[in-house]
Order: sequence, then C-alpha cells, then structure tokens
Amino acid sequence: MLNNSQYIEKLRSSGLRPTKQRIKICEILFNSEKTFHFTINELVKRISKSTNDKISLATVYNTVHAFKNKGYLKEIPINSDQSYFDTNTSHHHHFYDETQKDLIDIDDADVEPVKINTRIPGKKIKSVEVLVKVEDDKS
Amino acid sequence: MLNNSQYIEKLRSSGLRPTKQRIKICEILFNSEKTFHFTINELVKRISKSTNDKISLATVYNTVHAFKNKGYLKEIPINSDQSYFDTNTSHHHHFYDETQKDLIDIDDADVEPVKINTRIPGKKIKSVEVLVKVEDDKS
DNA sequence: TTCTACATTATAATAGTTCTAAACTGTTGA
DNA sequence: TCAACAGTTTAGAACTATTATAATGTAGAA
Ligand SMILES: [Mn+2]
Ligand SMILES: [Mn+2]
Ligand SMILES: [Zn+2]
Ligand SMILES: [Zn+2]
Repeated sequence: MLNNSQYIEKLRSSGLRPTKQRIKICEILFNSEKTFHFTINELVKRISKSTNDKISLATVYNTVHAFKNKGYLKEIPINSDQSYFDTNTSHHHHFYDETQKDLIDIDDADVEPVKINTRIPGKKIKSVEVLVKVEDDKS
Repeated sequence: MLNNSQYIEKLRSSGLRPTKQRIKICEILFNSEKTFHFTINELVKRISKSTNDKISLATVYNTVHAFKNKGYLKEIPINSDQSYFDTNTSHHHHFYDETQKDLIDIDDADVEPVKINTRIPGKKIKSVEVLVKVEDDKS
C-alpha cells in the first residue's frame, strides 16, 4: 500500500518518531491489501519471519499501544486470554468463532443500524459494536 | 429470592453436588432482587464479608465456571484485565463506561433487533451482543 | 556536532487465572 | 449403617499476558 517514506510521514505527523522498528511494524500491519486481526504473539512471529533485526517484545507492545492511541489500530472486545487488535479501523462488527478462536469481520453494511433507545446522562457514545458468537452447526 | 433448599435442588438437578461453598455462592449471586455484574475479585470480597468460613480462591473460580457452563451466569466480552460475569442471563446488552470501568445493562427492549445480513456457512449463531462504549460528555 | 527528549531493550515484576495433588465430603448401595 | 468412590475443596505452585524498570541508544533540533 504505502512505501517507507509514507510511513515516515505518517509517524512524524502523529508525533511519533519514525524509528526503524516502527517502520517495520507499519509495513507488516498496513502494507497488506486486506485488513486483518492479530494478537501480540502473532505479530511478534510475523516480525521475526520478515526481518533479521529482532524487535523486542516491549517495543512491540509499546508500538501497538501507540498505534491504537493514534487510531491506527482498534482493540476488539472479546473474552480471550489475550488481546486482539484490528487493522480495520472503520466502523464494523465481528463474528467470533469460539471453537477456532477466529475473528471475522462483518461489514457495517451487513448490519442494520443498531438503535439504542436509552442513554446515560452525562456520557456520550464512543462506539457501538456487535459481537456475534458462532459455533459449529451440527444439525 | 430462593432459600437454601431451593439452591440445593437447583444444584442437584444440574448434576452439581450441593456443597456449603456452592450454596453460599448461590446466596450471594442469586438472592438479590436485582441482577448484577462482578469480577472474581469482587465476588471474593463479598464472600469474605458475608461469612466466616472462607472459601478458597480456587473454589470461587471453579464455581463461577461451573455456573457459567450450566448457564446460570454469563461472561461479558469486554477488554479488561479481568473477566466480568453477569447474573442476568437473559438476552440483553451493555454500556461500558471505560473511565469508571462500569458495566450497565441495556434492556433488550431498548435495542432495535440487530439484523445481521450475512452468515458463515456451517456455523450457527450462539449469541448477538451489543457493547456500547461511553465516556464523559464534556461539551 | 552536541544536546535532549524520546525510544528501545533485556529483564524483572505484576496479576489474573489455571494447575496440581493431597485432603475432604456427598451420595450410593451393600 | 457405613464402606467405597467419584466429585469437591484447598493451598500453593505454575503459567502467561502484560506492564514496569532503568540502562542504553537514537532522531531531530539547534
Ligand atoms: Mn480471560
Ligand atoms: Mn487487556
Ligand atoms: Zn475487524
Ligand atoms: Zn448485564
């Protein structure tokens, strides 16, 4: 999608120094045609496959959190022993296959607008997300 | 709501032996008028306040998982450093106040039916849950 | 080039949860 | 009635994702 100098721009304009670690992680996260979901562990594996210069685990955590704070990643709320992140930052929803521990996007267009007919005084809505848990259909 | 002999029945009919630990936890979870959300930590605190016979942490975990498996509790999918459980097992949704780490029920009637216009072949839907994240409205 | 704030790193610490294996108990049926 | 056994409890260890620490390195400004 983007080349390194574009990631450097993106980082710089976010107030993040374009270090070689962050650029490498940008390549892995944002170069692919399709968006995807990942855990820190999976990301660490991808990194070690695609480079010889290792990036420390702490830096991977730091970077993912920095990117999440900047809005370049979303964290997906599911009960799991580890956090799931999403390179798709547009408004959308998820299937979660608990058997295979697999997250699948549901396009926003495939969900009728969710209307909540109640509010909490003094609070404003940050996000509305639908999680559809699925399991094998043995019928 | 129920008295001890009714919890004993409930447990027995679920294939769970009615031990004094489980009965005590039933009282704490299911005796109150209103349903509520809790973490294991909060439950442990409630237990130690309401009895002199301490229940081991392992038993609290075991019991909560057993009750969840029997459908007497639900686990709520949110990103948190700990699991949230719900004594309200009916179909409903949640606000999550990230500032106060507070979960609030949204009655199913207050949400227009969520229509998902896509499926995953070979999988059937187990649950459809809406999570509305809110924050302080400073405007 | 020098300076400094920001970033990386190895490693330790933390904390929620699960595991282990020994002791205990509810239930069954002889 | 009570022995036998499967199910349960328990203290503590182990596990594991995540965060903290603090020393070292580096990007960018001047
Ligand atoms: Mn968990
Ligand atoms: Mn988390
Ligand atoms: Zn997604
Ligand atoms: Zn609830």
